[in-house]
Amino acid sequence: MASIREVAQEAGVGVGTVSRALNGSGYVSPETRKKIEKAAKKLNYTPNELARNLYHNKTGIVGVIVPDLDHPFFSSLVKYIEMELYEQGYKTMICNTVGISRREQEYLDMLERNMVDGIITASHGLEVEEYRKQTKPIVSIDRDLGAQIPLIGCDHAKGGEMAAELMLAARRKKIFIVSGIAPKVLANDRYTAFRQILEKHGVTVLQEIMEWNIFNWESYYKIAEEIFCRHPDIDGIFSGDLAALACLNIAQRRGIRVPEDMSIIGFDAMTPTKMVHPQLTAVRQNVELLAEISVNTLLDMVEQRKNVPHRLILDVEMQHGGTA
Amino acid sequence: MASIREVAQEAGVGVGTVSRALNGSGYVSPETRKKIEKAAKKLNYTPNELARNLYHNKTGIVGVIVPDLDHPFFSSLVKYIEMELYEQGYKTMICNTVGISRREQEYLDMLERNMVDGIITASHGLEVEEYRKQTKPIVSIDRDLGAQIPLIGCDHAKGGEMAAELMLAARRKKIFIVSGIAPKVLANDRYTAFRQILEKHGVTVLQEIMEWNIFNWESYYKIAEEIFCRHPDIDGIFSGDLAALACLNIAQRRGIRVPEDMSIIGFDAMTPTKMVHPQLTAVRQNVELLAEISVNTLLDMVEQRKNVPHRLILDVEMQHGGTA
DNA sequence: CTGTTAGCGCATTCAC
DNA sequence: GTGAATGCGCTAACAG
Repeated sequence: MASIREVAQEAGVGVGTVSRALNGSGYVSPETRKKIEKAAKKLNYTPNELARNLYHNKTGIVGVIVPDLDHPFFSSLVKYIEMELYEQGYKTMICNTVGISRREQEYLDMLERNMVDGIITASHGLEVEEYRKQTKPIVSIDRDLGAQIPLIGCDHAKGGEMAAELMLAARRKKIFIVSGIAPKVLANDRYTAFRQILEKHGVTVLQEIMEWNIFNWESYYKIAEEIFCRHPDIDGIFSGDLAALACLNIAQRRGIRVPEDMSIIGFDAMTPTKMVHPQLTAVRQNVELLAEISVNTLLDMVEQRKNVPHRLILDVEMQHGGTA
Repeated sequence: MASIREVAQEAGVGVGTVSRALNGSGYVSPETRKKIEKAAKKLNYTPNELARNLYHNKTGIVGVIVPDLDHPFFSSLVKYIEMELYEQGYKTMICNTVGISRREQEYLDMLERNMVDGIITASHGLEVEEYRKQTKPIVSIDRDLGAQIPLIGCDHAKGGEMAAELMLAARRKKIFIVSGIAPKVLANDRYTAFRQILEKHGVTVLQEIMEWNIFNWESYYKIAEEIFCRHPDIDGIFSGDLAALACLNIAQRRGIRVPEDMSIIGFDAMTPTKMVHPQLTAVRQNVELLAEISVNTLLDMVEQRKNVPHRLILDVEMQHGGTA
């Protein structure tokens, strides 16, 4: 509540001196420094960030846009992003779009308004053009937003290949892919690669397209049920963690033995895959590294430290559970 | 980038008029309004929130402090808090303390510095005294921080009683509680109530105290394993969702039949409890309502709308899965 | 109805 | 070394 002026008055000096003393910028004699510190303590002075921000035209806040915070992958991603941003002295503002692109747009506007210094987006509801309009720092996770916006993601294609290998090894013949679909999203590559390898070996690959960016358990469950109903003869599932877990649950409920009669492979390998029995076999993304690199890339742009890479693809590995 | 002054110049009017025209405050003739709007569009004007914030001494940002974002309860809580804050025109800044109370303190300081208009805290690492020092709007979830700070939480005691009833109905004789422990936290009540009822009926209740605010799956899993090792004769488990899920997993791995030979009851009933087979029986907290009420209580304080309740306890219900 | 002015609180010149 | 003055961009009060 106390302003810098009050402190200056209390200490009997000018505001400039107080500013320098408290920020350690410029020279201040030890004695006046003492006086100032005493005055500051007495008045319980705390600098007003708002004024500082206005002067520097910078808030130290980074916006993080995700489609659903209550999804293991994104909650983990945001957690690590926040931790890394914190390490670097930044704060995290979150935007949970819940599939509403208007909300995504609104956060882009906040960039314009200087409320945030940069944005990391892992949501893909908005048109690419809207992002391209922006001139301020943006980093995209898993979706190509054009040459101006760095793209960080994992090697989905390799993940799809690894999953396909497991399916081949288990001699599966009719496999279902459950996936969303969106333009320019890296996640598409895993299904493409997966399908390509398997079809080359004469395996039937069917696909169920889900609504994009809808992530609640009930819908996964319902879709899984439908698949098992309509195609009682499938012997393999490849999909994101949650859909895979839903399928596993239905299989167990129906008395289908996994992995004896069916292989189920997830993608992401987040914590819930370890909660089930048997634990889910799944391709693991290195979320922690993904977060770290995204943050550092963005901050390189914010602080204009250096040229940033346009595209960075991280390695994936297989989490060998008991379902494939 | 363009300032209000430039717009004023372009439109050939004063800055005050531009401000009024664009904010819809005060009178502006239709013609000048037109001119201003044209100028604003031409210069691609966007108001600078920082300056606005300084003037109003308000940011429209609320800080949310949680111990671990990557925990189903907290990620869900933050999701709904963010959604409600968004509805009310506020932004969400998150702080993931990961059990480090220094970080909790730092966000309290941000309150002092006017970076956030208020705080909702669901983390319990910091001394209650630190919170009491604050004069700005704070709402606490699940922990009593003194008379000045509204407390919102669920009826943990009732949840404990409901769980106890299920244990009695199944005629369990030796039950394990797995829990953290912290002062003044509502969650303690569920174990107290649970234990009280069961001991009155001659049931043995043992308790394993975990480190507080540590939420990773591996530690739950390890503790669950230890318990089953040391006490092969237990026939009941009551704990938070994750510890319960870890116990269920170990039980299945060891060939213990659930619920025939053992009852396992969780607390929170978040999504992962539905992923396992059989689905976990658990006490459900109404996270959505918890979030909504927390936000509205906080904003009542921020906007000084009215006196806020000191303490609000929400009802719980039992999610009947297949483990009790 | 509109232009001018005075701050919001701070950081940084530039004289002294 | 230090204080006074200037401005960051905006809003609200006031005079016209």
